[in-house]
Amino acid sequence: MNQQGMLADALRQQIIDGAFAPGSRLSESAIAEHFGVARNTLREAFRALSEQGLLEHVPHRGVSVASPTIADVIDIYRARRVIECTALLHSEPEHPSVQRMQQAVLAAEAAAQDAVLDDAEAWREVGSANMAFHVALVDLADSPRLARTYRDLAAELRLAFLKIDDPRSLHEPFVRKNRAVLDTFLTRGAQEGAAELERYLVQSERVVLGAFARMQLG
Amino acid sequence: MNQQGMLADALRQQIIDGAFAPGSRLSESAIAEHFGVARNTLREAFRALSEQGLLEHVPHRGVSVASPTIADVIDIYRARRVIECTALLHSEPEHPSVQRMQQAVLAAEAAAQDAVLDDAEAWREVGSANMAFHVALVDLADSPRLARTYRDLAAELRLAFLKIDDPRSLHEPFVRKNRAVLDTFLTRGAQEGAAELERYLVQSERVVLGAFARMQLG
DNA sequence: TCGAGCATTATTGTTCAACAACTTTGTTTC
DNA sequence: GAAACAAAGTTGTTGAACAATAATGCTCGA
Repeated sequence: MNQQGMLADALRQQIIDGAFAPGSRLSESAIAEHFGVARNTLREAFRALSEQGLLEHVPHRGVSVASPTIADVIDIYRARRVIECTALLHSEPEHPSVQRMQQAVLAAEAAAQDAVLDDAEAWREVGSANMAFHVALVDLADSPRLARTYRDLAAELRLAFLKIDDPRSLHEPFVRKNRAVLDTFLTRGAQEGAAELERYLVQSERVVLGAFARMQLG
Repeated sequence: MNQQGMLADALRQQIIDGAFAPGSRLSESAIAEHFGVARNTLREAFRALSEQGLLEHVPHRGVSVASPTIADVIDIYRARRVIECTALLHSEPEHPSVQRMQQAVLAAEAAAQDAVLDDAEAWREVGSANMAFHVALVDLADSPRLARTYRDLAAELRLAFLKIDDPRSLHEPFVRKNRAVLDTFLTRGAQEGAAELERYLVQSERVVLGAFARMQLG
């Protein structure tokens, strides 16, 4: 692959991992030097990440890590409901992706059991497993374009999570809920599974919005 | 706006209008000179359009206009069904976007009446109006992210249309169908409207795939 | 004549340095 | 304390240069 592609991927990972706080500005010269590339090369990578919604670009003010607002969170969940629920509703339990969903649920359950009270790192791992579950779920639709769109949505949502400093409340309740979605889908069919998933998404949105609201008050 | 933003927009329009044939390579130096910008600036615009799926980037072979395959068309329509049908299903007739749908239908009907047998230019105009209808339809969902995704899908689909040299068969039947979707939605509700829309999309996909299949044989 | 291998050419990838355009900051002044 | 202005810093864009890779054309031998 290209240096640019690798650069964009590396930056993407760092941003998602929270190496830069949401909203913080990224200095071109500083980061270019940090990665040992020219400013021009970095700018091309910035451009790609801006298109994905991870960076925000303001003319003559450079790029900053996106910092989702409440409106963004609402929109992201709206799009999630459309994509995820439809994907699950139209799928068969025999789809190979179901196995990946299984594995993700197991991984999340294991990670949640390891995670002690406030080990942020461990809870982040639970979050990753939860996310893997939903990515696999979207893959049920066998649509590269929907999968890509969903990947971008998930990355943005992760930025929203980064703004909240109570990772446990964000991830713990949903380990069980993911399990419920999967089991319902397998035992009672797509229709019921999709309904369960919708409830999941509504609750998850509520938790995030609640945390955001509390943040703005504090 | 930036020179880069304007550049990307201008390029986007030209590509959608068929200024470059799908699949054709875009020489950096030639196009940079044509627009009177430096190669580096152009490359950043290329990067953005590649992210949108309009350009294809192969390392050391530059960018070419995307040339959707049959698999791409199938995927695009899959995504369209998910986004459009869900959007219509959950909307109210009072939504302001309904008016834009009305206008688009009227514009398409007018353009179709003006278009004589094989006036490719006129039929392209019908296609634009048809597209405006569906863009407005997606806006019923009030989701910037879904709207953006849909915009990209529509642009890609236009490239597929460009590969087919019978614009009439591509656009004419659907003027009436759009009208039917809108009327059904308004008189018989969202459920029926969404069902009509689904039929629309299935038929439209069939027409495009048929044309593609015939292309590969000829 | 044909194909394999090789040299040539053209294009893209990346860097660097410079300057223009603009925003932000800091200072002065009233 | 607010407005106006100057200074400093950052981004936007350019042009040239060279490296890395792909496409092309050529030679040579079978």
